[in-house]
Amino acid sequence: MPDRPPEFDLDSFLPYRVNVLAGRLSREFAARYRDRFGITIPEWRVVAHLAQAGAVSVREIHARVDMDKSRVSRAAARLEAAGYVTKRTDKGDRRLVALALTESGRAMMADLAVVALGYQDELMARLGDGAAFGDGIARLMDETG
Amino acid sequence: MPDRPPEFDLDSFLPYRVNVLAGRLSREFAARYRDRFGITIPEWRVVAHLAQAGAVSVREIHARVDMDKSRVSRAAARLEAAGYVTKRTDKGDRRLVALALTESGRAMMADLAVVALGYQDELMARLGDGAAFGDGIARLMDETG
DNA sequence: CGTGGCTTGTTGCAGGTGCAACGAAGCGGA
DNA sequence: TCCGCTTCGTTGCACCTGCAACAAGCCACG
Repeated sequence: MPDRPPEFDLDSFLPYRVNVLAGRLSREFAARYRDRFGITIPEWRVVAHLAQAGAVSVREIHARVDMDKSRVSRAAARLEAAGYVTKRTDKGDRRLVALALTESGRAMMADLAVVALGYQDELMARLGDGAAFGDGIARLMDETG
Repeated sequence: MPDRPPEFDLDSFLPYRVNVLAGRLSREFAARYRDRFGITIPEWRVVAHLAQAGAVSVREIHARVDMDKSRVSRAAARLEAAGYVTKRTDKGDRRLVALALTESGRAMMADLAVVALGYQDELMARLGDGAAFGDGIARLMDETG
């Protein structure tokens, strides 16, 4: 058998596996809140970050949450239309937009946090050793390998 | 402090972390072949599966590779247009399409396999213990957990 | 046969996405 | 002050995506 390509198995290819897993976790988690609140994943990320960070610019979210700035911008627009978020221009630097949760947004996030933490617990139970897996993620994120 | 919502930290939320990681690995890997071959991730998945499985229907790929059937169908169409794949109707069941790699497709996959295995090695080096991480993925996939 | 119900793959549609280009706003040196 | 350079957020564009609807084909039961 002359120079056959090295055997390659998609199912054991790490980027593929991580992607499939990511899709499943997202769908599984989204199923738990979509019906109740009708928001999408990017919107959920924005809300979750706002709950932690208070009033924040688009740029800040873009940097911290691994989303393109246009994605953040549009998610914020949808959230504003839904009444979960306010957008006002920053007093100091008028290029900036200060995003903040409305009362309605905070209420939603309070419910969402419960759902999220419950789901997290469930995942940890599946995992057995959550810390080791988290370590692995951190290692893979570090591109300097 | 009356019934404050439980503290929630997006950065330690597993679905979020896995999704960010998945995006990075995909982009990082895609960067290694896009310039050379000009194919997208869904196309790559189809080619990789065809290399393992020989002639296969859209349905089969849809089931095995966690892609919507329309996504498979369109990826296959693009691959056919690019000359990497042939589509002929199955002799026995004329509803089925038999997808198969062309010579050109096999040649591309031979190169891709080398790139992919190299990347896999690199990731394993980052990880240290690859088996443990793989275990974690498997556990999280198991929804009965 | 034949006819109703299923499966398979494609396609229309509405919407989301990344990227690049853009206008508005700040900043700093002459 | 003026002017070039940068940063911020939005938007146009081309593309991809999931979902549902669909035609074509198969099958089983009467």
